[in-house]
Amino acid sequence: MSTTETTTARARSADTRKKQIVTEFRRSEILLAATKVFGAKGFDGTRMDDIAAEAGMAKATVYVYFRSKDEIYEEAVEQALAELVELTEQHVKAAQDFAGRVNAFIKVRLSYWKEKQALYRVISTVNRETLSRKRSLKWQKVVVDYLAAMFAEAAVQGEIEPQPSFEAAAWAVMDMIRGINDRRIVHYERPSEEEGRFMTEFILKALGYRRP
Amino acid sequence: MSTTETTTARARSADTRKKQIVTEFRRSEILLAATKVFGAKGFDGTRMDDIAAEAGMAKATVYVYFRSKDEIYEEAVEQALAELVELTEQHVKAAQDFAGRVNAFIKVRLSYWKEKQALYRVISTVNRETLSRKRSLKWQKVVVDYLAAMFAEAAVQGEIEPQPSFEAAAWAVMDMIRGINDRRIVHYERPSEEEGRFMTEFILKALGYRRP
Amino acid sequence: MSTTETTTARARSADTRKKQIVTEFRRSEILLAATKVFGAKGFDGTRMDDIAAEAGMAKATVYVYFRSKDEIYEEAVEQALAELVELTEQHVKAAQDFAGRVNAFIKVRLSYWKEKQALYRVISTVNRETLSRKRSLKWQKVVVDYLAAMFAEAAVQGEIEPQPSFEAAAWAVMDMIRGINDRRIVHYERPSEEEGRFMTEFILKALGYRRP
Amino acid sequence: MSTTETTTARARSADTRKKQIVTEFRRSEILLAATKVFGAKGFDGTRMDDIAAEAGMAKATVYVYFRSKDEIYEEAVEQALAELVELTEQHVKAAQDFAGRVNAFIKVRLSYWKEKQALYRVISTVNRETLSRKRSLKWQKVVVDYLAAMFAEAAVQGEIEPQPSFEAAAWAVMDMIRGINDRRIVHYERPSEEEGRFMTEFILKALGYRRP
DNA sequence: TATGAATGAGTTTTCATTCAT
DNA sequence: AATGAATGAAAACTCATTCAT
Repeated sequence: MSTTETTTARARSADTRKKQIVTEFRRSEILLAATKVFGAKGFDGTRMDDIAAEAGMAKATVYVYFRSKDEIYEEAVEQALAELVELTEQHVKAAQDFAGRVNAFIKVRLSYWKEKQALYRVISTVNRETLSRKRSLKWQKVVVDYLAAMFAEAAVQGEIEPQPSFEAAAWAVMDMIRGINDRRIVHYERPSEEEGRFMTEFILKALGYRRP
Repeated sequence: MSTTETTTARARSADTRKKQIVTEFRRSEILLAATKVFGAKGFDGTRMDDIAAEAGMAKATVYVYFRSKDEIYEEAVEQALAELVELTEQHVKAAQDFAGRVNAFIKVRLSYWKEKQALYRVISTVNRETLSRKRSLKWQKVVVDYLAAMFAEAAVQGEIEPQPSFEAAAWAVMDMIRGINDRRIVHYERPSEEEGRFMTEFILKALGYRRP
Repeated sequence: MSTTETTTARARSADTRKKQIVTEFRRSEILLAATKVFGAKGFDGTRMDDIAAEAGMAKATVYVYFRSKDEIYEEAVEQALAELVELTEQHVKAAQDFAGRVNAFIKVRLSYWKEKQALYRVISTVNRETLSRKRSLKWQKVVVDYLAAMFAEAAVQGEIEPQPSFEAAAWAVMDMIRGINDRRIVHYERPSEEEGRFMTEFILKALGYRRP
Repeated sequence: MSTTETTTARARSADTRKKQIVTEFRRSEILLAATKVFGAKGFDGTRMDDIAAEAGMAKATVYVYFRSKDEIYEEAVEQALAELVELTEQHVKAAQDFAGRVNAFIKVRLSYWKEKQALYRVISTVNRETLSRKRSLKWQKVVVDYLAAMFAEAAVQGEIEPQPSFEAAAWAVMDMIRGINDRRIVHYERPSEEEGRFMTEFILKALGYRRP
C-alpha cells in the first residue's frame, strides 16, 4: 500500500514538475515574441494581437500565462538585464589584468546588445515611465557598483591613479557604452571593433592607467 | 481709382502680416503648453485635451494651428534642440582656453536641463520612434561636429594630444552629459557642480590635456 | 462701453443656458433610449452599442454625456422612481376619503408601470446588485412612509381600526402592487381594473375600514 | 454461453446503474456549489471557475455533467423551488384549522429563506430573463393554486367569507411573503416573528376569518 | 478664427466553452 | 471520466481627429 502511495506521489510530483516546465516554456515563447514586437514597435505601438500572432497562439492564450501587457513588458526587460549582468561578470572574471577587464566589460556590453537589438530598443524605451526608468536604473546601479569596485581595487593595486569618485568614473563608462549602443540602433554606427578599442583607450587614459 | 486700389492692397498686406504674427504667437503658446505636458506625461500619456487646457483654448483650436499631435511634438523638440545649440555656442565662445571651453560646454548642457527639465524629458523621449530618433540625432550631430572641431583645433594648437578619432571623443563627452542629465530626472543625482568638475577633469585627462 | 459689456455678458449667459438645455436634451434622449433597451434586454444583456444605435448616435457620443453604463442605468432608474413618487402624491391628494386615497394610490402605481413596462423591467432588474437594490429600496421607503402616515391619519380619524404596525401594513400594500406589476410583465395578468378593485377591497377589509 | 452473456449483461447493467448514481452524485455536488456561488454573486457575477473551485473540481469537469452555465442555473432554481413546494405542503398538512394552515404557510416560507438566503437570492434573480421569469412563475403558480384551493375549502366550510377571487387573494399572500424576504436580503428587516404574526392577522382579517 | 459636439477606429481584457490527452 | 490548456467572440471604454456653426 505504502509503495503504491509513494509511487503515486512520485508520479504526481513528476507531473507537477513537467507542468511547471511546460508553463515556463510557454512563458519564454511569449517573452521572446513580445521582445521582438516591442523592439520593433515600442511599448505603446505593440498590440496584444501582435504578440500573440508572433508567438503563434491566440490572444487569449497569452493571458493564460501573463496577467497583462505590462507584466510581459516588465518581465522581458528584467530577464534581459539580469542575463547581461551575469554575462558581464563572467567575461570580466576571465580577464588577466585591469586593461583586460575594462576591455572585456566594454566588449560584452557592446556585443550583447548588438545581437539583441530588439531587446535593447525595448529597454531604451523604458523611458516610457519614470517607474520603469527607476527599475532600469536599479539594474544599472548593480553594474556601476561592480565597475566602481573594480576601479577602486585597481587604484589600490596602483594600476591606475586614485580617483575623486570611482562611481562617477563608472557612470562615465556606462554612459559611453549606452551612447554607442543607441547610435547603433539608428545606424549611425562606426565599426564596433574600433569603437570598443577607442573607448577602452580613452577610459584607461582618463583613469591614468600605467601599462605594466 | 488706382490709388484706392493700392491703399487697399497695402491694407490687405498689413492685415496679412498681422495675421501671420498672431498665428505665430498662437503656435508658440501651444508649443509652450505642449512642452510642459509632454515633459510631465510623455508623448503617449499626453492627451490633446491636456495640451488645449494648458494653452487655455479649445481642443479644436489647436488643430487650427497644427495638423496633428505628432507635428506639435516634433516642433516642440526641434525648438528645444535649436535653442540649446544656440546657447552652447554662445557660452563656449566666451571662454578663453581649451579647458575653459570644455568646461563651458559641459556646464551649459548640464544647467540647461536642470532649469528646463520638462524640455529635457521631451527630448529624451524622442527615442519613442526610430524616425524621431534620427531627427534627434541630426541635432546631436551638429553639436558633435562642433565639439570634434574644437578638439581638432586644440590638437593642432598642441593643447591636447592627437586623437585617433575626434568624433568618437566628442560622442563620449555627449554621452556622459546625457547620462548625468538622465539620472537627474530619476533623482539619482549627485551635486551637479561636483559632477561637472569631475567630468571636465576626466575628459581633459583622457585627451591628454596639458595645463599651460 | 459698459453697455457693450453687459450685452456681451448677457449673450454669453444666454449661450451657456442654451448649451445646458441642449445637453439636458441629449441626456434625456440617451436615457430614453437606454430605458427601452434595458427594459428589453436587462442590464447585462444591453450593449452600449445598442443604446447608441437606439438613440441614433455613435457610441462614443454617449460617453460624452455619461461617464459609464452604470451611470446611465442609475439615472434612468432614479428618474423613473422620482417621477412616480411625484405622480402618486398628486393623485392621492385629489381623492376625497380614505377609501378613495387607497384606491388612487393603487391605481396610479398599477397604471404608471402599465404604460412604462420597459422601465419597470429595468427597475425590477435592479436586483442585479445589492447596491442597486438598496438604492431602489430607498425610493420605496419614501413611498412606504407616505402610505404609513396616511394609515395613521385614518386611524386617528377613526376611519380604520388601529394597527399594530402602520409600516408593515404599508409594505403589504406595496408588495401586492409589485406582484401584480411583475405578473403583468410575464403576461400572467388578469384584467387590471378588476385586479385594482379587488386589491382595494382586500386592503380596506384587512385594515378594518368602515364605509361612512 | 447464454449464461455467460446474461451474467455479463447483468454486470453491465449493474455497472450502468452505478455509473448513473455516481453521475447523479456529481451533479448534486455541482448544483450545491453553484447555488452557493450564484447566491453570493448573482448569475452574471458568477464565473464557471468559481463554481468549479467551490465544487472542488476542474472547470472542464463541470461541462461533463452540464451542458452550460444556464443549464446549471435553471436546475439549481428548479431544485430549490421543488424543495420548497414539498416543504410547504408538509407543514400546512400538519396544521389543525384554517388559521393554523395560513400561519404554517407563511412561517415555512419565511423561515426557509432565512436559512437558505443563498438559494433565495438565486431564485429572486430568476427575474433576469423573461424566459426564466416564466419558469419561475410556473412554480409559483403551483403554490398559488394550492393556496387558492385552501381558501376555497375554507369558504365552503364557512371559516372565511366568500371571495371574489381566491386566486387573487392567494397572490396577495405570496407577494407579501416575497416582499418580506426581499427586504431581509437587503437588511431592511424587522423581527421576522413579529412580521409573520402581523401578516397572518392581516390576511385573516382581509379574508373575513371568524375565530371558532 | 474659434469651438462644442460628434465619431471612427481601435485596444485591452474577460469568460464560457471546447480540445486533446 | 477528468482536466489543463487553448480560444473565439465579445464588450466597455478611449482618443485623435473632423464637422458645423
